Amino acid sequence: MGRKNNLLVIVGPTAVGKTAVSIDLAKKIDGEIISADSMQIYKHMDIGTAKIKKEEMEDIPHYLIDIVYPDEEFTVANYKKYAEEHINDINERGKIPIVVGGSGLYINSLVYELSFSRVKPNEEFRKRYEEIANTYGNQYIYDELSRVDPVAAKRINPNDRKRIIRALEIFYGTGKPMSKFNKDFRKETDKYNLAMIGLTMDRAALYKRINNRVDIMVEEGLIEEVEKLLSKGYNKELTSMQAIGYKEIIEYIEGNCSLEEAIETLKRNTRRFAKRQLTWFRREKRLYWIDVSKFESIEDISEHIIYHIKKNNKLNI
RNA sequence: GCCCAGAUAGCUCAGUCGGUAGAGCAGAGGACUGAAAAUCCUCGUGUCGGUGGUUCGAUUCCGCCUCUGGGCA
Repeated sequence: MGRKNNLLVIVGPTAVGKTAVSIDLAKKIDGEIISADSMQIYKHMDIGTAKIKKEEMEDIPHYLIDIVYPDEEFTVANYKKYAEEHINDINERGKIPIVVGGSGLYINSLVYELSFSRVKPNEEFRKRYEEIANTYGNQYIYDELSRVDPVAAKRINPNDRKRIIRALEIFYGTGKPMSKFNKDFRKETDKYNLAMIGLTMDRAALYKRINNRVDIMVEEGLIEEVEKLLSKGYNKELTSMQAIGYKEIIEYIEGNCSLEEAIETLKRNTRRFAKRQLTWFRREKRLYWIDVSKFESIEDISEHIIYHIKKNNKLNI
């Protein structure tokens, strides 16, 4: 255990309070923070992604925030590469890397033996198959997948167009079925001295926080932020612009709904997102869950986390 | 005060010619290997306002009561 790198992971649904806890914790254990958030990687998308503000960082180094422009391609494969570089670097400097975020796949890219080295995304291919699916239906491309890779087809729902296309993309890119590559499908990594913390709270309380936070985002200028992005030429086809908080406001700006309706939809989509995040993380057995509403203060939460880490000898500290 | 209309799921409502009920939205559970804040799958949660009557059986028909709209005074 001695020579392995330390890695502390903090996950939880949106709006549960990960940011505040991570800052306090970083100060107490001499940590540095690596974000695991698929939308906070984009520059100029601040309010809608609830990005931490410079002054809130309290001089704790933060990585993987604001690293690409909204029209640049960025995938989980890039994330894994960068995050692992930072984890190594932080360890080498004798500090503790704290990965904090709510993007489940990004987290899994670090704590499972996931390999993304095979087939890069092929926009042309994807567009072509989108069109095929539009004309002949999802079943048509699903049947094609069933022929070339029946094992993968069995795992994928016939309506899940994106996964069908990705599986075909891998097959035609390598000549081998996707199922060939996914042998060690869910193998936990043993690379790190790993501690994983999940923050949660009562569902009703979380939803209240979400609704409240959306109202604050609007007050802080979310609409202006979206207008600015649009005026810079970032259109709604971009992955970044399909983020919650952006797609709904674009609908309003385009005149497809009232502001009130846009805000309601935005709240609802955020609630549903939080629910999906919880579903994702619930499956992770290595997580130590903390109900944050049972604590008096942020300090108490981070002290409890430190207590848990030390008691269970999770990290080498 | 009188006359109409309504009262059914968290919300908006449908329905049962008398056999304890179903849609949409909200919500819940799940999946997830290069778009993942994406994408996809499954699920109806109920004192049918209260009370008496008719009936083998009433949420449904009848009476009374309560409440909510609207109208007339």
